[in-house]
Amino acid sequence: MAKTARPAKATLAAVALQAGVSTPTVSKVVNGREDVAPETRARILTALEQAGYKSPVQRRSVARTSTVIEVVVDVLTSAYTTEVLDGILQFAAAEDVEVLVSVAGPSTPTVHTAERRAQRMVDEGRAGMIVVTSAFSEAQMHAFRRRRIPVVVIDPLNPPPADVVSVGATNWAGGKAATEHLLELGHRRIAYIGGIERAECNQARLHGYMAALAAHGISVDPQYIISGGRFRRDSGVSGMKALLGLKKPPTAIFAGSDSIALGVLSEAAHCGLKVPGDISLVGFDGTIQGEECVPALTSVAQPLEEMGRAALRSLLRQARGEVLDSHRVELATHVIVRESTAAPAD
Amino acid sequence: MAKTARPAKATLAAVALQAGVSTPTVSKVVNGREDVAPETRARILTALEQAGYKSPVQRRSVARTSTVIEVVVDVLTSAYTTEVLDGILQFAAAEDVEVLVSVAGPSTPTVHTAERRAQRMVDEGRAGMIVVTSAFSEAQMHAFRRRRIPVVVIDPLNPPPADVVSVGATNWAGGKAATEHLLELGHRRIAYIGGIERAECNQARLHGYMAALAAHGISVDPQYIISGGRFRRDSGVSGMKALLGLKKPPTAIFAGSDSIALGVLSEAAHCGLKVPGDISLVGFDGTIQGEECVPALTSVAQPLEEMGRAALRSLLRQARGEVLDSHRVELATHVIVRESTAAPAD
DNA sequence: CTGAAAGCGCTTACAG
DNA sequence: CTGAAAGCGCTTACAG
Repeated sequence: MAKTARPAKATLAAVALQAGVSTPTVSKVVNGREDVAPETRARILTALEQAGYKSPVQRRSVARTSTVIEVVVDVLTSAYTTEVLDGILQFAAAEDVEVLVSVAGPSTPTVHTAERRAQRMVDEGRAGMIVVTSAFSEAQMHAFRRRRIPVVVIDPLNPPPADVVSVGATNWAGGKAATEHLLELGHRRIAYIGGIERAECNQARLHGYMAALAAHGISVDPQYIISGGRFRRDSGVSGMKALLGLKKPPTAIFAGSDSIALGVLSEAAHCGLKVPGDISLVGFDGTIQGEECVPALTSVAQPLEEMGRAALRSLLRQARGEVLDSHRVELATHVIVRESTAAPAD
Repeated sequence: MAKTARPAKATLAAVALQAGVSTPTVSKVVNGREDVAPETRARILTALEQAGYKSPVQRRSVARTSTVIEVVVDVLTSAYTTEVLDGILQFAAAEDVEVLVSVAGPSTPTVHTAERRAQRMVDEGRAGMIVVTSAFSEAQMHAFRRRRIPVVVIDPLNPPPADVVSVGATNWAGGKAATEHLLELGHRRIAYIGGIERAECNQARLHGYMAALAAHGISVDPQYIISGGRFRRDSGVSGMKALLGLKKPPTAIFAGSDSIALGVLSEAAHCGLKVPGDISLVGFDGTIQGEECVPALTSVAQPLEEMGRAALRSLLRQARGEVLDSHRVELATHVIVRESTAAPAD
């Protein structure tokens, strides 16, 4: 009885007793020394296994009280990133998970850095990684999948490999709703200023915009579709300049992000145009920054914090080895009408 | 001779001998236990330092490939925090240091959570902690000092213990410069809307403002000094409301932060007041948010990213056991004149 | 608050 | 190759 019961403590002495040898001999096996008879070694290895023995070093890394995940963002100083990250950190605190944050920068990381990062994650026993809006390629993702490191991406620039979980919002529906809001106010000449052109979320917003116009029998004017290049303020400034240079400028603008909208707002002010008196403006993201500016921005709100939480929730499930029901989590967007939209002037 | 020579091995027993105490007592100090007399503790700490003693856990973390530090912020969704954090992360990436970020929340953490956090830091072999604008009390700081964990605070709310390194900006000089800029434009009725009243940086800005007024022979009107309570937008909204309710409202406002200034801007717009036509406005921080709003904010710029870098630089020096020349790093502020200030109307 | 004593888990040196 | 013995570095429990 006593012999088959698992010992209370997996010590060298307990294992020695179990294997019918002395403590020093077990010590030698654990430390990989040569001078042990093959059969003795085999018996000891079995006993070690059965007792679940961990060397002091191993114990430390198992005793690790904390779960650590990594979060990679492309830029930190954006209201979008900050709010997503805030959602992740809130949920992490509640789950007693620690979060390592790093900024990837806008440039595409090399495969080599991805390999290094993935290997370090394994070495340090990290539970997984959340990638926010970053440009990891298929090859780089492979570095993580090969090591079975759970990964979740939020609003990826490149479509992620099929087996990587991604979290986003209903961008197409949001783009459609924003445009419909402007159509209902009576606007017919509506422009779209986008962010990163190839980004999935940008494409979806653009196509939602086009769908709304089509549904109202309005043909899409290609001059009204501006590719800003980035989701940041300067895209709004340059986009607005381009639109105001047209023979027939639009009476309303749908911006692909609140940051872009802020650039539009600034350029409008510098041209002496009132928002919404002279031109209506809808943003995207529903960030605090858009809420706090003057005039307060009508915007398509994404549940940014909830997206962060959902990403972490999915990551922790993967880390626990649970089977996931879905590889794409899409949260609802909704239009928040504030001060920057009104009926057209004429 | 033998007594002063550095022992071959930095063991507890060796340290005990050096400090003239028993091994168990040294063990207590190393493990952060309370029940050791202050003078005994001090003597032991010196001996530990001199012997270069590492606990088993620390020994292991020396072998560790990565250096991990922790950063605690009070709120994440503020341009101030984000820019400081960005500075930390940039420098960390360059130094191959990993950064664990957590949000403390506005409420004062308990001593118990500080103890837990400090113990975990030791267990996990973390190199140190940077605290951004958080309200750690003397008792909580003690949890870290007792375990010899390097700590650097940025713009602390409570004055930090004398031996904790703090990083900040020349707040007094900045407050003075902001006020002088308004005085030079011809303003005489200048108000100050502050943030967290007891915060050192707030006090310094306020006294800089008062010093500038005094130097121009203008008596300070207590009605013009508003305590917003927080460095956030709503303080600006409520502060502006209070000022506009006065018999003689000010012609210029110096806000204790850009966020507060944004609230002032919004409230001014809602009251039909033009900035800077009807009222001039200066912010503090020099955040991107203040740069991007309409009108672009005149502001006292703090080198936020540089403050983050300086904090990490000092932390890493402490972690390497280097002796620090200064326990207070103060970086220069400067006024950036943009669109929100002009000569008074009359 | 301190430390003598006992003990824990492991390793080392060496006799057989 | 094996293990009794000694020892190391640290911690725990507790008497004073």
